[in-house]
Amino acid sequence: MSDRLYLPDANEEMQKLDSGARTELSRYTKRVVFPKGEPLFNDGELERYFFIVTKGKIKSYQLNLENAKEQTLFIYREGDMFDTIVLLDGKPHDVMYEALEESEAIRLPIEKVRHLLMTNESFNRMFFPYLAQQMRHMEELAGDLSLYSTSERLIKLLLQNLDPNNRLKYKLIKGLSNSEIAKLIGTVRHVVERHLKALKKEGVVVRKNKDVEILNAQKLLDKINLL
Amino acid sequence: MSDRLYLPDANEEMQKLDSGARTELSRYTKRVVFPKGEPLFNDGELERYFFIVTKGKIKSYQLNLENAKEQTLFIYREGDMFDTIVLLDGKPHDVMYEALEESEAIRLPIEKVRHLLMTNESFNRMFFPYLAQQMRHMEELAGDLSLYSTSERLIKLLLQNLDPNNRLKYKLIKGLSNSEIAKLIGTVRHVVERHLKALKKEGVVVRKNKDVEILNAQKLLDKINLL
DNA sequence: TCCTCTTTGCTACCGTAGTAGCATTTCGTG
DNA sequence: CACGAAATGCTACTACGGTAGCAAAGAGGA
Repeated sequence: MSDRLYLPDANEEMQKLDSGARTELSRYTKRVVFPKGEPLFNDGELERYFFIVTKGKIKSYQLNLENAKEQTLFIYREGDMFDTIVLLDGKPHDVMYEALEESEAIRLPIEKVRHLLMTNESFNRMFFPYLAQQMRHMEELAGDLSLYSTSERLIKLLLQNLDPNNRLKYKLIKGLSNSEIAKLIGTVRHVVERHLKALKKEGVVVRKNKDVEILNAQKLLDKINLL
Repeated sequence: MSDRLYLPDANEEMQKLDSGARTELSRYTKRVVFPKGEPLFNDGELERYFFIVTKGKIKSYQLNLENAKEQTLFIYREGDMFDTIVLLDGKPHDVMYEALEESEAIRLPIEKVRHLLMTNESFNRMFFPYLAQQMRHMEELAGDLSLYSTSERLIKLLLQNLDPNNRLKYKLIKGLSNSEIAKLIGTVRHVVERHLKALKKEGVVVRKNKDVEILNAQKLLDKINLL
């Protein structure tokens, strides 16, 4: 059981670590809890520690100081790790972190993880594909923001939310406010509601106790393809 | 000299590889030339080979098939490497490549590089910070597209173009058409020209034989800060 | 040098998606 | 259960940025 606590089920890749690496990791482990809504890591904690999420939702985001607009870059859930960029180059990373709901993570000294990364092949076999996943996600975000309209991005998110093969987006918007959905797709609350209103009118989606429920996924798919 | 050809000066990190790794690399090396304008890698070449640019400019980009809009994701120059995502997870990568000018690269069997990545500490000491740089770039692109207006993004690009500390953007737009600049900042040619026209009128920039020359960098900086 | 293709420059138009402000409903907590 | 805060919903306005089409200038190749 205690082993399970340190090596989350969700990231089954983690289980592939050899026992040496697992022991090495668990020695310096500490469980941390992040209360909902509070900004994380105002000090240099991210330069000293590496985190693996075990429960909840934690987002990283950028902020425009002029108009207070936010762009969510990543929502970390069970099995996700951060900050991978700092892990790789050790330089400060100018993003904000915030827990979207009560969340938990295990905290590791970042130089220990960096040591694993440099020397432990089994760790790398798990870690490299995960890194690639994060890079693909960021690339998709940039492409979507540039190439698709807000309504297309919203529909895409709703569809990905239904897709069990999409580890990063599946069931992601459950419990998120329209405002958070907006930040995720690079727009503002109002625009999300405008599009949702239209979709409701068409009977494609319906609001069911704080969550968006899709009634007609095929119709959504059609919209993406012909739009 | 032959050594220099394989290990480009621009990426001085590359020189830190131990001699074993360098020998290993050079054994399977082949120089390749990419003519300007032609699309690269229609077959699965990216899954088999890894490239290190030695000369020129090669871009990766996404394409919206509906309206033919393009978003440039990355411009690879001397010392840059691709495709790092495929290197990490071996999965197909849905982006297009095109040489913006006559370019050259060295080509390595990707599984050889992957082997280095798994086992060679000196390679990793060079490679990890480079990976982080690519990730930071993508993150910045996504944030900029979402949080800043097209004119702000253009001004930012012009300023970064002057900054010798910015390895990825310094002297980047030299020789690029307005259309390519537009794809870089996520808009269309016409909008770039509209903003450039305004800047010219204010006497901040001037067009000098196909390139944008900045006359008053301070004024540009002011615009970013108060806008 | 001439010819062609690419790039630049401009006018006009339009729609999406931001801004603002307020009313209503829901949620969370004491 | 009651209260305050957060989230949702709506109307109205505005403008930025994207679309279209064409003319002029520049670059590159024959």
